[in-house]
Amino acid sequence: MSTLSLQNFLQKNTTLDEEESAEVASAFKPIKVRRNEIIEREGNICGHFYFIHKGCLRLYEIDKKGNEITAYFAFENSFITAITSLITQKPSRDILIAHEPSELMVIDKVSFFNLTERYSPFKLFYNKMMEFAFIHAQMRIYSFLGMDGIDKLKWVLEHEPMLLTRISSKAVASYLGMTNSTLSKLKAKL
Amino acid sequence: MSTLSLQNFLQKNTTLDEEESAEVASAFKPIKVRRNEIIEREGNICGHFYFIHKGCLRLYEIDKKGNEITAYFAFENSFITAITSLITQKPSRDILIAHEPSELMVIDKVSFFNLTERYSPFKLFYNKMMEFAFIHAQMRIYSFLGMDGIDKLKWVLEHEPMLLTRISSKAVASYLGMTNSTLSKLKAKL
DNA sequence: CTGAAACGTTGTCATATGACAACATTTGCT
DNA sequence: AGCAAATGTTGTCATATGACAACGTTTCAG
Repeated sequence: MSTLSLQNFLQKNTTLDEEESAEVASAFKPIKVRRNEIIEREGNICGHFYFIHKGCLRLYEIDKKGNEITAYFAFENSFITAITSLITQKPSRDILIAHEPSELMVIDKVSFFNLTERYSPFKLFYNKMMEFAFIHAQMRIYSFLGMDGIDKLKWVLEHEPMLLTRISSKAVASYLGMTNSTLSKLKAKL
Repeated sequence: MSTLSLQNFLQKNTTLDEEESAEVASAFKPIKVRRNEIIEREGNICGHFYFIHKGCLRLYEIDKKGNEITAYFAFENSFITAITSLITQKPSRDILIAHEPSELMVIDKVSFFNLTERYSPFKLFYNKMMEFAFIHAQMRIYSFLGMDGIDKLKWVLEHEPMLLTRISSKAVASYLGMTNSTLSKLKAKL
C-alpha cells in the first residue's frame, strides 16, 4: 500500500506523529504512470502536487530554438510539480513527464494548502522544501555558469551521480545545457 | 527617517496594518555602507537580513578559477542576504557587497524569525519571498542555459534593464556567465 | 518476433567565446 | 587637482562547443 511510503516519509521529515502523518497521507491518491507519460502539460495551469513513491519524473521546458531545457529530476521520496505555474497560477511553460514508469501520490492544490493550514508541521515542511528548492537552484546557477562542459560533467558525477545511471543521456545533456553529442564526446574523454 | 520606507513597504506588501508595520520596521536598525563595502564575508555564517532603503547590493561567489559569479542584484525596496548560509547555518561561500553607497535596514536572524512567529502576515511574506526567489532562480536557469551571449544580453535588456544602467559591466558579465571582454564586444554588436 | 523510431556515438566543420594583451577611460585616494 | 588603480574597449589567436551527418544500438508497438 503506497500511502505507507508517504506516511513514513512524513514521519521522518516532519514533526507530525504517526496518526497525523497517516491523516495527511490519506489525502493523497495513488496513481501509476507509464514511461514518457506527460503528467502536467505546457499551457495548463498546474493544480497538483506529486509525491514519488517509485520511479522518476522530469520537469523541462522547450526554448525558442525548440530545444528541451531540463529544470530538474526527482526520484523516490520527493515531491515535484510545475511549481512556477502552481504558485503564479499562470499557464505553465513547464512540462512534467515520467522518465520511468512511476507510482505517484497526487493531491490537488486546494487540498494541499488545506493540509498546510490544518497541520502546521506540514506547512513548515512545505516552506522548508521551498527554501531548499531555492538553494538547489542557486547552487546550479553557480555551478554551471562559468564551468566548461567537462567540469559540469564532473560536478554531476560528484553531486548527482544517479543522473548518470538512471537518466538518458539526452535528458542529462538538456540539464547540463549542452547537446547530446557534446555530452557523448565528453564522457568518452573522461 | 528610513524606517518609514520599510514600514511603507510592509503596508504595501503584507496585510500588516499601519501600527503593526511600524512595530515590525522598528526591529530593524538603519546603517549606511560605502560603495564596495563588504557586508557579509565569505567563510562566515550569515546572521542578518537586509532591507535596501537606498542603493544596490550584489551577492556573488568566487569559483575555482578565481572568477566572480554573481547570484543576483538587489535594489531599493527589496530584501537580500546570503540566504544559503543563513538557512543552512554553514559558512557562506557567498559575499554580499554594496555596489553603490547604500542605506540599509538590518535585522539579525533571531529577531527576524521572532517577527515571523509573532506576526503571521510577516511570516507569509517571508514564505512568498522564498517562493519568488526560487521562481527567479529557475527562470534564470531556463534563460541562460542554451542561450548564446547575444540572447542573454537581450534577455537582460528586456527583463532587468536596470542592470545595464546602474551596474558595472564587469558585474553584469559575472551575472551572465561571460567575461567582461565578451560582454563589451556583444554590446558593440547590438 | 520484427521493423520503425528514438537514442547514442563519432566524425567534420563553422563559430562563439575565453585568454591575453594593449590601450583608453573612469574612479577613488591623498 | 593629480596620480594610481580599476574598469572598459578592442584586437588577435586558440579552443570548446554547436550544427549536421552517418552509422550502430536500443526501445517499443503491433
